[in-house]
Amino acid sequence: MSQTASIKDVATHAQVAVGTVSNVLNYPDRVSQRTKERVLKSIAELGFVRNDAARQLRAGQSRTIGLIVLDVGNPFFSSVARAAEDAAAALGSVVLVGDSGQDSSREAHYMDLFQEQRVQGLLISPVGDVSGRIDTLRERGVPTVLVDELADTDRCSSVSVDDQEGGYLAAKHLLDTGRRRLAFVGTPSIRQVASRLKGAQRAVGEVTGASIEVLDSAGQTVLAGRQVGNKLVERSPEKRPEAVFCSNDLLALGVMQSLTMLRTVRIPEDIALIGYDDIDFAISAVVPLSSIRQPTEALGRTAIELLAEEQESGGTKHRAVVFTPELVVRQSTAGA
Amino acid sequence: MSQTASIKDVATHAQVAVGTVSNVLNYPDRVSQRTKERVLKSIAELGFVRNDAARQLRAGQSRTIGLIVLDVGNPFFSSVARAAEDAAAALGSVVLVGDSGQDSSREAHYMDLFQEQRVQGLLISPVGDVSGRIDTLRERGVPTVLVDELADTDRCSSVSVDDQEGGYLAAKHLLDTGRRRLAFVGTPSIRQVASRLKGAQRAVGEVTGASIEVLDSAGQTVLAGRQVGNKLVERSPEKRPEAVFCSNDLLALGVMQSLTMLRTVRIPEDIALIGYDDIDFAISAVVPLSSIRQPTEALGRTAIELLAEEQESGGTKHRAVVFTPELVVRQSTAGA
DNA sequence: ACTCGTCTTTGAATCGTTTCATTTGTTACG
DNA sequence: CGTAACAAATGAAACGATTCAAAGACGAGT
Repeated sequence: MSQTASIKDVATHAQVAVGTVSNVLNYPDRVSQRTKERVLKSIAELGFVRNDAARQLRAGQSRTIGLIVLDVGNPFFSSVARAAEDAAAALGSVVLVGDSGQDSSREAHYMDLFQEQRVQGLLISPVGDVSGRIDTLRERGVPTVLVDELADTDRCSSVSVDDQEGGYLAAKHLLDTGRRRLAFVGTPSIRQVASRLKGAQRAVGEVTGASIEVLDSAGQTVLAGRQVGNKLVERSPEKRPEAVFCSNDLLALGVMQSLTMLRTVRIPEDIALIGYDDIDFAISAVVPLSSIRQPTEALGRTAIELLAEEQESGGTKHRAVVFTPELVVRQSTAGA
Repeated sequence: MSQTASIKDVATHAQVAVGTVSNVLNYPDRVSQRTKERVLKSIAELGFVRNDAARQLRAGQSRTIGLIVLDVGNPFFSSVARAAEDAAAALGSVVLVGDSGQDSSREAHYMDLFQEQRVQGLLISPVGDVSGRIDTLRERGVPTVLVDELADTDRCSSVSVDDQEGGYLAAKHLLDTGRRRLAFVGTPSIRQVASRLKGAQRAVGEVTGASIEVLDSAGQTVLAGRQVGNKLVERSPEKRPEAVFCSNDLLALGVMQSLTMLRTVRIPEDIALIGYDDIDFAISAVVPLSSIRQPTEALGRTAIELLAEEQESGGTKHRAVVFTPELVVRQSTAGA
C-alpha cells in the first residue's frame, strides 16, 4: 500500500516529533531506550526507507564517488573499480562507475552527470586531455584524482603505474636469464607502450652485447600477435631473437600460438616470451606465460585515499603516487 | 569561487523569477527568446549545474535504474550492462551497476542502497532466492526484472536465455556433422550447466546410434579443462569420443590445449570441440573455437523494455522473455 | 520549596528544485 | 476605446530529511 512512508509518517505513527525520528536514525545515543524502541517498531511496521535525495539536499553533498573508466570489460579496470568500491565502502561512500568506452563524448556525459549528482569527488581515466574540465571541477569543489595517468601535481592528484619500470623489469629479467638478442612487440604509438619500450631499451643499454629490435604490431590483440609470431617463424633460426617482450599479454599469447604451432620453436628453450598485465589467461596458457603485474588493488585503494586527502585539504594539496609493477616469472621465461 | 550556484542565484543574476529559470531548463518553449538568452548567459557565467537531489526530491522519483550483477568482470554481464545502459540512455535514464560478487550480503546491501536512491526500477541477477524481497519492492512501487533467471510471472518479469536449447543446438551441430560418440564436459551441479546437458541429451536421443558420456570437471576454468583433456589423451584412440561439448569456453580452451599439446589428436579431424558463451578468446584460439553465443545485447535492452512496461502497468503486468542462443560455427567443428 | 544540571524531546527553518494558480503584458477585434 | 484571448513571467508552496535553539522532564543538592 504505502507507496513510501516518510519520516513524518513514522513520527505520527510513533507519536513523537520528526526530529526524534531523525535522531533515532542518526544519533541513537541521544534518544531514550523507550522511545527508540517505539520508533524502530513504527519504522518496521510502515516499511520506512530513508529518502536519500532529501538527505543529500540538506547535507549539500552526497556520499557518492564517481569513477570513469575506459572500459569496464577490461580486467585491469574492473579490478581497480572493485578495489575502489571496497575502500570507499569502508568510508561509508559508494562508487558509481561510468564506462567511457574511450569515447570523449560519453566521458563528458558522465562528468556532467556526476556533477549533477554532487559527487564527493571524481576518479577518472581520461580519454583525451581533460585538464581544463578538471580545473573547472576543482573550482566548484569537486576534487579529482587521475587514474592510470600521471598528473601535474599543481592541478590534481593521480595514481599510476611506472610503465617504463615495467618495461625495464621485463627486459632485465630476459637479460638476467642469459638472453642477449631481444625483440619488442607492440604499438609504440600508444603512450603506455612507448614507455614500456623505453624501459626495455634502458635495460638493454646496461648490458654490453645486448640488443633489442622493435616489431610494430597491428593492434594489441591475439591475432596481431599471431601475425608477428608467424614472421618470426619464417626467419632462419639464427636470425630469430632469443627472447620476445610483448607490450601486453594478448599479443604474447598470439606469438606463443604461432611459435608452438609448428613445433620448430620451443618455449622457453629457443625463444623466451614475456607479456604485460598478467591477465587470468597468462597462467593457463599452453606454456604458462611470464608477465608484468600491475597493482590494481593498490591503485583503486590509493585513488580513494588521495581523494580523501583532497577533501580534507579543501582541494589544495595534490599528490602523484606512482606504483612499481611486479615481475611474475613462469615457465615461458624459464632459465636458458 | 562559486562553491555552486543555485537556481536562485541565476534568477537574481538574470533578473528574473526562479520559476522562469526552471522553465528555461525544462520547458524552453514557454519562455520568450529574449529572456531565454539572458538566463542561459547567466547560467554559463555562474557555472550553474542543476542539483539532482533537489530535483529528485520534488519529482518523488529518480531517473535512475539499479542493476545488480553477479560479476562485472564476467564478459557476459559487462555486455548486458552495456546494452542496458544504452537502452536506458535512450529513455533519459541512467543505470547504476552494483556487483554482488555472488555474495548475498553484498546483494542485499545494493538492494537497500537502490531503495534509498528511489530508483525507477531494479534489474537483478539474484544470488539466491530473492522472491520475498522482490515482493516487498513491488509493494513499495519498485518494479523488478530478473536477469538471466526465469521468473514466476505472477510476481515479476524476467529475461533469460534458454540453456537447454543452447545445449541442444551444440549437440545437434556435432551430430549433424557426422559425430556419434559425444562427451559433455562441465559441472552439472550448476543449474545452467545442468540445463545445457539436458538439451544435449535430448539431441542425442533423437539420433539412433548416438551416445553422450558426461565428464564432470573440477570447476569451469582452463585448468579444469586441461585436466579433462589429459584424461582423454591417455585413452586409447578408439575409446576417445568423436566430439566434445564443454559447458563453457574456458573449459573448451583447456581441453584444446591438452589435445593439441601432444599432436596425437587433431582438431577437428579426430575430435571436434565446441564451447559455450563465445568469449573473445574463442575466435583467437589455436584452432578457432565453435561456440554458443548468448544474445547479451538483447538481454540488456529487453530488460529495460520490460521495466518500462512494468512502470506503465503500475507493476501489475509481468512478462518472461526467453531468448534462444545462437550457434557459432568455427574451425574446431569443421565437417568430419 | 527552589535551583541547578543533565538528559530528552520538540518543531520551525533550511537545502534547491518544480509546479501551478495568478498576475502582468501584448495583440486583435468589434 | 474596451475587452477578449493569449503569451510570458511571477513567486509561494511542496517534496523529505537534518539541524539546532529552545522547552520540558526529572533528580539531586541545599
